[in-house]
Amino acid sequence: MPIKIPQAKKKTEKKASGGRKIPFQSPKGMHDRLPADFLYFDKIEKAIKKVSLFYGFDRLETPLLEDIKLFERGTGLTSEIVQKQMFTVKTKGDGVLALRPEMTPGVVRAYIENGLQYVSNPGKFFYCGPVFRYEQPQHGRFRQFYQVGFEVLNSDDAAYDAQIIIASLKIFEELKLKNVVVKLNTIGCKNCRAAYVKKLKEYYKNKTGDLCRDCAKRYTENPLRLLDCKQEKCQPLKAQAPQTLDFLCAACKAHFKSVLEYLDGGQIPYLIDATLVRGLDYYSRSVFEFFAEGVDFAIGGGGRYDYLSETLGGPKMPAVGSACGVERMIEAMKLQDVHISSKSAYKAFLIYMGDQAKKQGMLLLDEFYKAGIPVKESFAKESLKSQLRLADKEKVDYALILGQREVFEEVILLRDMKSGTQEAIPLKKIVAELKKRI
RNA sequence: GUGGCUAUAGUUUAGUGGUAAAACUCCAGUUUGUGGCACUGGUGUCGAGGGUUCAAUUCCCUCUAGCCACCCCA
Repeated sequence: MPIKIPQAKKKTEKKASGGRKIPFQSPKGMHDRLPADFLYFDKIEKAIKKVSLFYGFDRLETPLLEDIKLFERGTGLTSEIVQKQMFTVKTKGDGVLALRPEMTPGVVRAYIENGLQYVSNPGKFFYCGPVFRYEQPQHGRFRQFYQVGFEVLNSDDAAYDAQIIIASLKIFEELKLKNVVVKLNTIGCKNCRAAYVKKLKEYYKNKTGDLCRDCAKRYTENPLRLLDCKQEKCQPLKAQAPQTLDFLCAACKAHFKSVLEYLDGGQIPYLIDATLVRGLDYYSRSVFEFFAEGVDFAIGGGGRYDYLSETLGGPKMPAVGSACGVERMIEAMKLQDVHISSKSAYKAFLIYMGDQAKKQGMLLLDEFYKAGIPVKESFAKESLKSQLRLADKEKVDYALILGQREVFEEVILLRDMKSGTQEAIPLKKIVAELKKRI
């Protein structure tokens, strides 16, 4: 039994010293955003705010939850997202809400519900927030992820299709992402699409036996998506399939041409991809996706949705928008080795010794707050050494050292962390002195 | 939703049927009030639950999560 005794001791000691894990994990595919992650997240939020300011997009935020019908009717019953990727919530009544799987229907709803047509028309908005999709998580694919995006509501002007693309590219540029490619296509309007789909169905009519199971289903439910199939089996048929470009009506042709001209004018490189159709039911005319070099998933995408408002029971309201995956842009930045500066937000680090100094230090922080100078401290540490160590780690330029002696003499030591030199500054003048130096 | 692989300190990884190791990080200290370097020490119930066994971190099962493929997308 001599073995058992130290064992028991060891265990209680461990428990007392903490370190036990709680029996919970974050839900599948949902992740904590940790301070280190915000090095990236903040940068992206800053980027979209900057771009929005210059291109005239105002911030709009909608609830995380919406009536499930908004997505069923808007995003569309035949879309994968609605068919199997929505998180739903039963209300205490008999309603069903869904965690938004995408932003656009909510934005359209908000625009009309709040009468924003009378405030800004066309309405130009940007958003930034989490969306939810019940999927099998994988690299670059999560159940909760963040999107930033733009919408232009109530205009069918091709200039806005181009502006949405250009503004999205500006975000990538702000993030220093290199070699981003826009893939672009048009899927026509109500009229020409009907003719095209008819042609497409005719083409596939006698070939359904050669299609994969999903495509067989697509054939009846959403034939346009046949073009989207990645199954090898379907590729030969896809390659020969009629293309939307050949079936556009005059208006759609002119619109697409105009979009391309605006892009050419801005010297925006793009690739026309006749198989690009996208997974949401509401798209019409322009559709596009963004790819960064060295990243195998799209970092963003979007398109025009001229009938969404009507589909939702609203007024006729053509619109166009784009959305970018925040985690995917971050992944792209990491893959492309984009350098993130780790410079401290703090200008100085306050070091105290003794209770008197701690109290005085608290007051001093308030002075710095009023002067708009962020100063970091560590009141939980006692020794000068460990506080200086932290100051060093924080990479601040100055340490402010306040000990018993200094409190008594009403001064504070201003230490230059780079040179290691320091001088005593009267306590009353330290705020002004630091302000002068930074 | 289907199939495969994986799970050991904060991180990246060793390792074993007899309750564990390295590097980096973190915390503390290396005597008097001065950081980066160096040195010393500390922090883990080996993802969770169950089973087999004298004994399981190790073998088996279930669950959970991560990764990969399908699917789909941001």
